[in-house]
Amino acid sequence: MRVLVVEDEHKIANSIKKGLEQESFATDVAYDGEEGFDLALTEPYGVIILDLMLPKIDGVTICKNLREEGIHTPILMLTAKGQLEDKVIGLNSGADDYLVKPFAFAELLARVKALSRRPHKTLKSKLKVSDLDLDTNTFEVRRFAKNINLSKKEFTLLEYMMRHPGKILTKDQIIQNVWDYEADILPNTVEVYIGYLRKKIDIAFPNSKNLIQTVRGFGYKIG
Amino acid sequence: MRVLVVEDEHKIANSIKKGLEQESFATDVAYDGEEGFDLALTEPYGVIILDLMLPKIDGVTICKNLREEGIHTPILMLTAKGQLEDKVIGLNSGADDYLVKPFAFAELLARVKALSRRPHKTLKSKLKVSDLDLDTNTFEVRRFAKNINLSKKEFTLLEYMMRHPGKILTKDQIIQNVWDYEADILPNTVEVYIGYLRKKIDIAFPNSKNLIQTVRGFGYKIG
DNA sequence: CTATTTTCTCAGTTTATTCTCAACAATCAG
DNA sequence: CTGATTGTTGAGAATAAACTGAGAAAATAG
Repeated sequence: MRVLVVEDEHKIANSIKKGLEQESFATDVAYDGEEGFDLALTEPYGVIILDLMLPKIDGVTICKNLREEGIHTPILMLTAKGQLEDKVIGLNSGADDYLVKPFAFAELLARVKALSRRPHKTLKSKLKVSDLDLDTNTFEVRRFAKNINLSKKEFTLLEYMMRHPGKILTKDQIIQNVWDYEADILPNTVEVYIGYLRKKIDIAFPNSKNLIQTVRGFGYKIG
Repeated sequence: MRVLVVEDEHKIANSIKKGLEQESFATDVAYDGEEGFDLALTEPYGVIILDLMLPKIDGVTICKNLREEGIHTPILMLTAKGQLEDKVIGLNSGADDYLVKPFAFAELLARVKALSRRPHKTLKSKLKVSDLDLDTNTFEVRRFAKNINLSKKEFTLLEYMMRHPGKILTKDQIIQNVWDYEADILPNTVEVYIGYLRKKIDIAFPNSKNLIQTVRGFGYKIG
């Protein structure tokens, strides 16, 4: 599945590219509207991620022109915070979904996957690892029947880990997926949050198997 | 494929040049920003490796000016450890990738190769030699179905060897590719790590063929 | 606006890995 | 066989990674 990212802020564009390639999407980047439009016209993409504000041609115009050219590739529009009207414009112009900056990568990934309509990889809302349950709809976390209270960040981190059970996740990956791309987070912060989670889901249940494991030199894994 | 290295520390620059030429990249070196900028403007390179801190003109300025001159050669930025903001500056200035010093040569090579095959040739992540499997995404190593736990260094060494199956690798080559250029490593250290690997992947599987072989007087090979 | 919770960093401690040393084993040349 | 050279290995010191308590700063609730 090929994905095109049209985004002039190099930092964001490269961060998206890196993340998507880790998920094995072949990702092209265009840094201005003209280049993006040309690529979208000539290459067969599964999803196009399009920033609204772009040099040379803006996102809405690209979107409209692509539709007029008969290109119906799903488009995910990125809009800056506070520009709520933009979102209306975006969807009217033929985009399929929008995302407000700044966003965590996991959120972008969920939408790209949804748009790319890969049936086996639809995002589940109820996650289970061993006897630990997490529901992304109700934000409830339980071990056995017992409720666990997590803060927002703790919840996002646990959700990210539970979506990749058994897989080693590096601190860099965790930072990229759980925090905004704007955040400049130290690896130690991940360590601290892993500590918080452990207190609540492992240490609080001393009779059960520890779910969060350190893999020294590489990262952490759950399950 | 021609590569330009702009780096004022001669030791690093020459080490990179030597390594790249072994991989048959024709490599030019510039020891200050001015010389580097001139070369980049006039010669057709496939990749430019650019240090951030340079005499005369710094890396970010070079990068920006090259882009303004319409030169879109992929740029790999080298930044010193701890300068986290630099990484942001680097990517905002138009660089395509960055690498934090000190780095192992294999890592630099992987990125140069990735950039030189733009768009989008990714390094193979699943390596196999005989019945030994290594996955650089999940960091898993298996022989048959059995999981093998390696430390970071052991993993890097095994990955390096498995990327060159059947080839004799000298201790010097191993040191250059598996350790940072800063590290001053004795050949004996390689011998010790080969010993560690053998314990885990050969001695632990006495019914299988030994994969790591000593070639007395030359080096080691796998497979 | 104040109180409370959450987020994030810092610095000190603990723990595992990395690397060297030195004694020993294997190989080779004569 | 003997001595020189090269490779192997156990022990332990040096180094790096991970954990944790304390607290400042930011966000949220009351």
